[in-house]
Amino acid sequence: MKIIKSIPPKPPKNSFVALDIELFRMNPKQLHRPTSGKFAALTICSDINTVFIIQNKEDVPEVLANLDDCVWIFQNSKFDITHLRRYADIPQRKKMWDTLVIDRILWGGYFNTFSLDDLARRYLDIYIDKSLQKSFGEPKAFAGGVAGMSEEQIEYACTDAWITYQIALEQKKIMTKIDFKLWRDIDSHTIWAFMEFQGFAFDTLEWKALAERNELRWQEIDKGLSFNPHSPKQVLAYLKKTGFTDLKSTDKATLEKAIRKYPDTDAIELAKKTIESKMYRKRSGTYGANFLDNFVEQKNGVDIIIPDLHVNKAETGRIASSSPNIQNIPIRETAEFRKCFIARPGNKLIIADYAAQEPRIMAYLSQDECMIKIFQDKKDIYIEVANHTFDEKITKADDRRRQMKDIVLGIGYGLTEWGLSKRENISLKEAKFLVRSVHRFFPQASIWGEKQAAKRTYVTTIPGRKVWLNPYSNQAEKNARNSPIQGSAAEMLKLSIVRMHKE
DNA sequence: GGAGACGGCGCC
DNA sequence: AAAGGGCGCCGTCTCC
Repeated sequence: MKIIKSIPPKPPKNSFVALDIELFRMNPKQLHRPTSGKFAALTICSDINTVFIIQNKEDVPEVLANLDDCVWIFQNSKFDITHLRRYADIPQRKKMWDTLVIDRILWGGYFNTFSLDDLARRYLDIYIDKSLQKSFGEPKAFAGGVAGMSEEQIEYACTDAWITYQIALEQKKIMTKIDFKLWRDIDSHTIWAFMEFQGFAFDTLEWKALAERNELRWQEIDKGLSFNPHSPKQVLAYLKKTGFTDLKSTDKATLEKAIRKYPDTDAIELAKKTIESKMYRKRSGTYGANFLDNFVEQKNGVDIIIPDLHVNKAETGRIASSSPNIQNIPIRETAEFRKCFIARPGNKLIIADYAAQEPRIMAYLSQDECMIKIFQDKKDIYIEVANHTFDEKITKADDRRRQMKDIVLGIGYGLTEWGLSKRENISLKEAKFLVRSVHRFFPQASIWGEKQAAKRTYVTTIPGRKVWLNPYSNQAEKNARNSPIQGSAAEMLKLSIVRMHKE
């Protein structure tokens, strides 16, 4: 690998070109935001013998203009393009290759790590040392606005582009037409939509008030306890000592069961206080002041939050969110946190949701006649199953609808009768009755599930995304049932996002 | 003092 | 033997 410190010459049209941006002193909580870090270098590799490096951000537009008719390769293109857009105008483009996102299409469920060193090891049998990456964050790495990369750092940065280039070539050799289509028609478009997401405006004052209130609440409870309720180790020891003699763990469900099981012990009050304190700690910790410090930024005088959205992070192809995770903002017990996410000035915030998305997908995949009929007749599938099971007409508010909903969805996940009896606190006999009733109501869906569970190598979503199974895992059968459903739902959602983005 | 495992818990 | 799937973040604790 020869390193040349200059703007690269223009390669032939449609060449594969790997690009890698390095930045100094990134904020680790805001790696995805263009407000974070300072330009260190851009490395460029379009043949295995040579890597070019520029260390002046003024050169970025010229470098990219030269490469406009090439296929740009990145390891995590959303990151690199977000940051390159600080220095050059980059419209949405078709000629792009993302080694990270494509490898997840190829190997979802087979591997679970996809960092550049993982891919280098698997595809090239090259072992690279990622520890040098940390050196870019050190204060001395960027002094007084003058970029100063050591020769070691330059070598490191160039190696990344060189590796990325070779990985793309290897991926190209093994990709099927369907793999490529998933990249071209779904995931690559979703990247652009996510990259251009302008975020939410955010009610910082309200959130701050919530954080303070919730912090006071757990502190008040903890004052009266002689153990730390946020330490599972201490909770377990203390509650065992005070009455829950055979307690195994300290999660909410286990403690609630113990409260029912051991009347008249000191542990009961302590367990209740522990549960309550942990709830408020969660709300003041995960959803508290840190959230404001780490993730809220100002734009045009408005507080906003822009999360890092990952197009296929889950092995099923589902999206994920981090910094912050906006997919787990509390909503079930209180709406006060979600209310803080509001429309930016001049915009409207739209809430959209699929109705019974996963059962509909199950109906499609299994072609179950009863399920299909229910959806064609625009009926509520959970009420229909409950009516069948309990042999009477129930209402939407009836708890048996919720119970049947959990079972219908649960069967898609591989729920067992044993698991259902534990969760619903009913006898094994009752659980068996409920599960069998659902299976009898949807016979073809039931057979579809069994056929899935027999698979040993991989299963697919409707457009053909592979989810590999680990045949040695006792989870394989559950994944074989669930992944086509969960994954197909993810494909639909991403296509919707892409359409909305285009609109 | 930082890294990582673990338990726990928020959401779909 | 285990006993619905998928995530990300927090605090505690251990290890180095």
